[in-house]
Formats: sequence, structure tokens, C-alpha cells
Amino acid sequence: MTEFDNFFKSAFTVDNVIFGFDEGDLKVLLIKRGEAPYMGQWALPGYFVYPNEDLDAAANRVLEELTGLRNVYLEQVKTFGAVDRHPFGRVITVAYFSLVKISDYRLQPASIARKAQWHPVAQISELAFDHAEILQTCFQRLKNSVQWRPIGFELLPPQFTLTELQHLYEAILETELDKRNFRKKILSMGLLLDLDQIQEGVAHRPAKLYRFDREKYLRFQAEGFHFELKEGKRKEARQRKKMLEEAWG
Amino acid sequence: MTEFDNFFKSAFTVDNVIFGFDEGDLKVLLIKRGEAPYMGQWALPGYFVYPNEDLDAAANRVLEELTGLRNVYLEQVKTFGAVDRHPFGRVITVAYFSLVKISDYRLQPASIARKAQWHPVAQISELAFDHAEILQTCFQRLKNSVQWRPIGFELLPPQFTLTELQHLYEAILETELDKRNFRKKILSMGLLLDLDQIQEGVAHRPAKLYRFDREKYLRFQAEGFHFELKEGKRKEARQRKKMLEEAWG
DNA sequence: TTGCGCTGGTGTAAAATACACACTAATTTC
DNA sequence: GAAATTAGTGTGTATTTTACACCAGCGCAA
Repeated sequence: MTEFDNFFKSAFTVDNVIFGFDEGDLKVLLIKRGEAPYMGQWALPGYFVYPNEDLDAAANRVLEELTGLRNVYLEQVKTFGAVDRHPFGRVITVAYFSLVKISDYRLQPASIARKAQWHPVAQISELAFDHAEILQTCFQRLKNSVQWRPIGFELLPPQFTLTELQHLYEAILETELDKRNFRKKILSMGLLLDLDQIQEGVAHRPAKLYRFDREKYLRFQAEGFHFELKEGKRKEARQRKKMLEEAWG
Repeated sequence: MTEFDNFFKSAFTVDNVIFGFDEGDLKVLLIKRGEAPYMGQWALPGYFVYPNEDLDAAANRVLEELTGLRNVYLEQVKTFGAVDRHPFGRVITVAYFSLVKISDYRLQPASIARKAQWHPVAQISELAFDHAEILQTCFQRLKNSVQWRPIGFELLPPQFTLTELQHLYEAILETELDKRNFRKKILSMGLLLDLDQIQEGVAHRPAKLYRFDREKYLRFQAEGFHFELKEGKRKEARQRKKMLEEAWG
């Protein structure tokens, strides 16, 4: 095994945007930095990639140390490698996002985890390094992915109501959806299993509970089925047009 | 400036899938390796990222050394970091693809370029390292990107006929498109400038020449216009269904 | 100069889909 | 048992997508 000249080497890390969904809000798990640089500021959880560790493995490790969760949805998004993105030297980072059920999440004993906290995506302003940019990029990617793959369920408990699912989509897509159309669309895909159970302990008509039928999805997928759940461009276009017209009087 | 422990460092490269379009085929520029490992095999052009060089800059450098072209469409796709992807040590690589007009391409004097050659995507089988996987990933990404952004024009000469454009899309999407519908759709976007010129030197009725109107696109984009040029999923689904039915008789 | 070969160019009708929209049903709480 | 709250449901219309076939214009060769 030949060693490459040190000249060509650089430090590299993974950073993980861990999304959760709670109280109707899309949230991200951030860590308060306890050391320079950016001491005291919030940052994305991340760490160096070990020399004998695959990239995805590193991202999973960061995730597990922090949340105790394994087998979580994880998607590589983009690599950020601006020369000056780290004040102490050249550090290239591979950004991932992952989707966790906050209900499954347990604070881990690892010292790093004690400084972790969920933040609503909408309220995050400043972050250490270029992490604000990374977060935005990952959020965009999530917005996109969720419309083409049935990954939204990763953020909900195993059983959920259609209204919860709709609220999840509304939070991610930052838009409002029509209830009847949403239900029609999602049910017509045949990927939701009606559990013949209803909500308990709510002060109103209880909703039916559903489960995502992953096996069925995999079967459908093999037959060329495409999941698609998105706001039509027609509506979007009209909204934009309206806004422009209002802006110009 | 603190140095990170060498333990966390590793070699870092960019690999570039350079797409071109010629004779109705989508092609990729490959290099015949002149050294170990994989000596004599075809590989994607790539090189180490210099310590003081942004990632995108490195990808552009590789591209320019090889083709002499600047200001070319370039898109970061994915980072490949399996521990054993390079037999001589840990090398993480960021994959890009770029789109060049083969007509602009001139063989460069750089020694590396002398071993370069265009290969039709469809006919590439084995490549050095994990480059076959990288190529496939980039090809998928191109397929996707081309439907949502007007980047196909980057592969054509500045002036082109609608038939050429259609053939380009057919080559990338690996499908056939309906002539009338294609023309209707692309013209209705209003992004093509009719040059009031016609083909010369063809042994049949000459076609009108068009140019992509980038300025107009940018203006439209600011108003929320979305480029979209894709095979409908309905047709796809039907085709797949038909194929399945035939397969099962 | 005529006819053949080739590619360019065009419209319409039918089907599928996206959209907007409002009331009744079931449950808890007071 | 009335009030409050959320669940659940169907239809008509606008728009988009799809399928489909013929005539036009040019070069070339007979």
C-alpha cells in the first residue's frame, strides 16, 4: 500500500442534518459547541471520518452516538469544500440528512449528546461554520425527496392519522394542502394499511389510524410504480402570479 | 492555524463525467490509464484537489486541462468514499458531471489529453476503480436534471434544429418522444429564438435553426417560471405495464 | 423536368388529471 | 343535550397529456 503525498491530503468530516417532526413542526437536532472555533454557537452534529470507515458508516455513527438510533433513513446530499470554510484548516465535509421519529429518540449518554437540542427549522438563524448553508441545502433536498419517495413516514410514529401525515407534508413543503385532495391521492396509492383502530384520548371525533405498508411499496416499486405526492405546479404558478400582481398593484 | 492530526486526513480527488453529444449518441470522455493501478483500462478523468483549491475549482481545472474549455456546465453529483475503492490507499472522490459541446472541444496538448477518447455511454462496460458506478450515478442525475433545467442546450452547438434537440433528449432519456408533442411543448415555453435561418447542405427539406434564449430564461425564472420537459409518467407507466403483460403472456 | 427519397412541419379530439369547494359524522366536555 | 372540535367524504370544471397521419420542401438522379 502506497501512501499518497501529504500534499494531497485533507481532513474530512461528515455533517448530519437530523430531521424530526414534533408538535406540527419540522425540527433539526443541533449541538451547542463546547470548543473553538465557534464556541457556544449551535452547529450540525458531525465528526471526522475514520480512515477505515465508509462515508455512510461515518454518518450513521454520528447519528447513533447522538440519538441511539440505527437503521434510520439517511441520504447523502452534497459535499462542501470551500477552502476557508473551517478557520483552522482545510476541512471538506460531506453533508447528509436523516429522518428520525422523535418518539424513538432518547437522549444518549455520550457527552456530545448532552448539548443537543431540537430546533424548529423555521427558527434557525445563525449556525457555526457554513452550517446554515448546509442546512438549507439539505432542507431543499428533503422537500424534493419527500415528493418522490415515501420517506415522510420515517418522521412519524408507526401508526398515524391522515391529518398528521398531511401536517407533516405541509411542514416540509411549507405550504397548505387541500384536505380532500390529499387524502384522495395518498389513499389511492394503496400504500397505507388501514389498522381498523382509532385514536384514543382526543376531545373530538377520533381519526382512523394507518400504517405505511413498506412491503407493498417494494412490490409496487418492482413493477415500476412511482410514488408521487406533490403540489401541482398549476397552483404554484397561480400563487406566484397573484403575488406578483399584488406587488405591482 | 492548527493542523489536524494526520490520522483524520485522507487523499481527496474529483472525478468528472464529461458528457458530449455527437452523431446522435450521448458520449463520455474517458482516459486510458498509463499507470498502476488499472493500467491500460479506461477511467474517468480526475485528479487530486489542491489544498488551496475549492472543490468546484478542482473539477473545472480537470475539465480545462483536458478539453481547453471554460465556463462549462458543471454539477456536483455525489461523493464516493468506500474504504477500499482505491487499491493503494484511502481516496475519497467527489463526482461531477459536465456538459460540453463536442464541436468546441479541441484536443489539448496536456499529456493526459492524448489518451482521451469519446465513448458512447451505452457501450461502456468496464472502467477502472468504481468509475462504472460513478458514471451510472452521474448519468441518472443527468437524466433527471435535463428534465427540470434547460441544460440540454449545453450539449448542442449554439444553433440547432428541433429534430436535433429532440434526438438529444431521446439519447439522454433513453426513450422515444413524439415529434409533434415535443415541438409543441418546447416552443410553447418561448425559450427558443427563431433565427430565421435554415440548415444548409442537407439532402432534404432544410430545418429551421433555433438558439436557446438564455436571457429570456433568466427573466422568466425570476418570475417563478419552471422549465419542465419530461415524458409523462402516464405513458411510462403504460409502457411498463404493457411490457410486464407481454413478459407474462 | 420529373419523380423519388428524405426529413420538416403541422392540429385535433379523447382521456386523464388537477383543482376547487362545503357539508355531515363522531366524539368529548361542560 | 348543546357546544366545540376534528374526521371524513364526492363532484363538476379546467387543464394537461396523449395518440395519431398527412402534406411540404429540398436535393438528387434518371
